[in-house]
Amino acid sequence: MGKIKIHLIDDHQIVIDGLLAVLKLEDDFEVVGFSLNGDSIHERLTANKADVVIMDINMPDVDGIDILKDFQKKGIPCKIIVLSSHDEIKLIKEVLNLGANGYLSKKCAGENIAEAVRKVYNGEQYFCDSIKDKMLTSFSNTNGVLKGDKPKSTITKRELEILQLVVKEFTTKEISEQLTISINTIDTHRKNIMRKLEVKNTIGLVKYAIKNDLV
Amino acid sequence: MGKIKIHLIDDHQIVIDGLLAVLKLEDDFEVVGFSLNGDSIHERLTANKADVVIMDINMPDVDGIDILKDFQKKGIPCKIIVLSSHDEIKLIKEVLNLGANGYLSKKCAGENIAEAVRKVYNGEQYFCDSIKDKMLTSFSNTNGVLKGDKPKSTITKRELEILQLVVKEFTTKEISEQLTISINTIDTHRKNIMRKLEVKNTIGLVKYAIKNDLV
DNA sequence: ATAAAAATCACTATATTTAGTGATTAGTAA
DNA sequence: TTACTAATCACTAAATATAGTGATTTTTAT
Repeated sequence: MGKIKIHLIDDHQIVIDGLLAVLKLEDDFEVVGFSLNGDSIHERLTANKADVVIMDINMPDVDGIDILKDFQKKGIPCKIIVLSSHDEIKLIKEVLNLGANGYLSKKCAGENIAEAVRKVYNGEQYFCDSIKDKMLTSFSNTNGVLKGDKPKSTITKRELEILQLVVKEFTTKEISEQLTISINTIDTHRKNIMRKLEVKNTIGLVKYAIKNDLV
Repeated sequence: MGKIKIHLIDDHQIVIDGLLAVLKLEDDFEVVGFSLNGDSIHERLTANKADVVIMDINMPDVDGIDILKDFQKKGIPCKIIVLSSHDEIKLIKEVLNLGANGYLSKKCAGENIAEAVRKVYNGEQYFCDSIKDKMLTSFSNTNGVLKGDKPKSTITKRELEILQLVVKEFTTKEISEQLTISINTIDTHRKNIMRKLEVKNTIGLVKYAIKNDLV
């Protein structure tokens, strides 16, 4: 019979186990596989003919965004539900643009998952309430243009990379050696990061990074 | 009959739901409550007579460490299993010193939880394999002395004062003006603080101060 | 196709931090 | 009393970080 086939992606075995247990409560669901890392996910998904993918986006080793990009490039026939610890409107918008069909905060209840699975399986989108709130607020605040919710301009991926190395106590010279680019470039990046985050020196940088969990 | 009473602490509802489902598989377990935040946890634990607490240590809103400190101050009759996304030996040692009886990485399987619960309930300690590895490595690297903690020499009152000003992003010159003493003195203090805390630069200073709640 | 953003590099100049060494004075604990 | 620590200051030298300006190339989005 026509059970909805689900594939799970999360680097925490314990979360996988939890999801398995929660999803097993639904008779019309069948978990056909799970991945603890990014290895050949696309191949496995097509092999086990999954209808819905539930994936964590916040994984230290694998970048969930990269997985989504890969999906988009190769194309996949299944629906995607993103699970995330973070509720930033910017991230939400990004994953939606990358083809996600639903977005669940980890703060949501387990029962919401079943609802989300059924919705996206039927071609609808699904967002849990807290996410909906965020989106609506952001929407009304910006005349319909979803934008980032941080007052400070967002730093780029490269800038984040450099910020993280700074916090790891590497000097500008050391960073330039690690990335094999010029000291001047790192210097410029540091200046731009400081301007964007509105801090006056490295100390402010470190405090910002720690406070915003960028490390 | 004598079921093991369990209380869960995690800021993600979905993790709570997963744990509930996993723990329900064991006949001798009973989940008597859960907390999504740090509110009156101690009161609730004593009220529902929990035997074992399973708590996430990495919560953005509530600091798991603070909860443990609170437990230690007030005293609790139940065993504590810490769930963590991070495997740093330093964190492990810290939570053990704060009274935890078990430590599970989120990368561990759900079945390990049941084993952990039974072990700590019987007064034993429990660590999942990846954590054990980390501990053993750390142990053998240091001739039996777990390091990475703070056997660092204590800084003096004056040094603390200066450290706090440094973290507030004042320069050495500015600090010397505020305290009306010579720049050279502040300089010497900074050097001594760095030596004592075993950090190589201001960044390490800031990280130490934040981590150890000196600010 | 085109405009905007991101990433790259250079040059100058100044400010600040780090490293090493040494020294004096005041308080404190054995 | 003596030894120790804390707090103070000085000098030199080198390494790093900050500030300002300007520019080129690559990537991304419209």
